[in-house]
Amino acid sequence: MPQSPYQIESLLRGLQVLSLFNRDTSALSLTEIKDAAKLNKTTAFRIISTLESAGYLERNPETKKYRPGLKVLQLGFTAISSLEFRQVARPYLRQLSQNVDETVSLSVLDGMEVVYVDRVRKQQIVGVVLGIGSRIPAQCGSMGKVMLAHLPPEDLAQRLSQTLTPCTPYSIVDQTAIEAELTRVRQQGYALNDEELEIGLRAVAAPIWDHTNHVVAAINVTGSVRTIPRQRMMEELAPKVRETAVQISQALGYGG
Amino acid sequence: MPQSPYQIESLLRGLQVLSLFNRDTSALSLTEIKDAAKLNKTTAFRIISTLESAGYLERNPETKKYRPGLKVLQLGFTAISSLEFRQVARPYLRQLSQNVDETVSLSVLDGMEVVYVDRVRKQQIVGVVLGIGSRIPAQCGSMGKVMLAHLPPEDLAQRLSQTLTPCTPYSIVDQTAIEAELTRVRQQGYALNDEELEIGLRAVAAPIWDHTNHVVAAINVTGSVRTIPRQRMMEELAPKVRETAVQISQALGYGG
DNA sequence: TGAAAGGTTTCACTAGACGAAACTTTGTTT
DNA sequence: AAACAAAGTTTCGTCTAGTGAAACCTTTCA
Repeated sequence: MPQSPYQIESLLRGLQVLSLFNRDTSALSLTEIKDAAKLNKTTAFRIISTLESAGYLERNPETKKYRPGLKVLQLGFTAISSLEFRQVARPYLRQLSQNVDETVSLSVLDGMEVVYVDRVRKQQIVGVVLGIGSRIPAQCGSMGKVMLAHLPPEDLAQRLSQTLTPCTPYSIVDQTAIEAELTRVRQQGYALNDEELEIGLRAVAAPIWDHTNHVVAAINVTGSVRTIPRQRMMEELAPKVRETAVQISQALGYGG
Repeated sequence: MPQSPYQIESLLRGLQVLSLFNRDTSALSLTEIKDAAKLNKTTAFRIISTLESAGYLERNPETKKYRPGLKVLQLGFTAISSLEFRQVARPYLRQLSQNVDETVSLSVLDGMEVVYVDRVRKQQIVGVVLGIGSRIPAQCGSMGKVMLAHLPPEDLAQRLSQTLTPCTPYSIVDQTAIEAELTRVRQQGYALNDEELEIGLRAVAAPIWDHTNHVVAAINVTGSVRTIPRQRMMEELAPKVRETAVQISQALGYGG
């Protein structure tokens, strides 16, 4: 993100503190925040105090640690419901889901995690029941592979440098193998998931491009190995997922 | 929220700008933000610039308006997954869902809206398919009634002063009727929803108390009128929902 | 085409943010 | 129980970052 020449440093520090909280770090003490953000303890104290009084942080009186407050929840809900591509994509997801009679999802990439932002379910429960906000490891999911494949090379290299954990014995986590896989994904324009996230589950994903010709999201069709034999996955679903992804991308202003 | 004597005004202004965005206001121009936040246009420009460079706002190049960015999404996801009572409540929701063989939900109150924060679904699709982050009008839902019933009186009066819209012909929106209903809810310790949110749907809700003896959330059991006859709602479900809510409350440190 | 509105940049001023130091509270060790 | 360490809170002096007016630029509208 390009740095603005008109930035307010205090605000930026406050946002930096908010950004410390994530899935792995749900509560922090004043000292932990000071250390993690490399701030003076008085500065950290003031920032936390301000965030708390605005409802963005709340303090657990027992553990004495801070965690995101309801205000952050509200903002998150607002952001989810206002995501442009989510709104634009919705009808296409429904149409594809009806067309292929499987569950269709939309997600974004956050670090090495896929975050689900929308879902149209087949009228049946399938393996992983994932709601909006759910996360899966990027390397294990079809949408994760698609979004990783379209990262700038240096960004991708950085993310692949960490140790990747498999989700099933079929997960591709070896460095060389995953690079080859992502090359394949770029070339064919879609990614497959053949029981790599969960045994018994298959999926096909394709990238969503926006008007700046960047991949901003991915969609996939997912279902049981019983309803999605390998041949169906590659011959019927892959073309349809790609086509739907292109339609969504064009609706978002993608030119080519 | 009590105001801190150690607040950072710039940070507070930035958070104030972020708070302008909600379900009804998903995009705003610089001028609209300046006006809404009562800020100098240069100050507003700097705040927006800072939020944008940090990923909390993004600008739609076509409409030239700002909306919450991915960073806000990430924070929202973090906040949802880190909600303490959600984590504590989860096993109880599962147990109750299995016990009564219906969908069980957990929610919080945000203004006059119920926001779903967790859900354990019966293995079947039921009427409203609501994911986490979904909102319904408080007056139409059993959980809404429960949380409204336990607001401080002046807070409740303020919220009831606005015009309430019905969701079905059975929704209780008349001022006198809803006050009577909330009194009943306080007395019996649970709320019923008899096709007030959606025709064909029934629900029973009870309040979740925390260690400070405040109602922080509510749970409910919901299902079809076919699987939940009125007698079952009152004789089987209400006691079990109340009992589960008490167990969750006690797990959260509620004393009395 | 010109005016108005919205947005961006510059500049001078000072109020607010900073961090060190001191103090208080809480937790740990002996 | 006492001493010590760590964490958190409050105070104070310094100075720079944040403010808002003014000027300028761009876009929109009549």
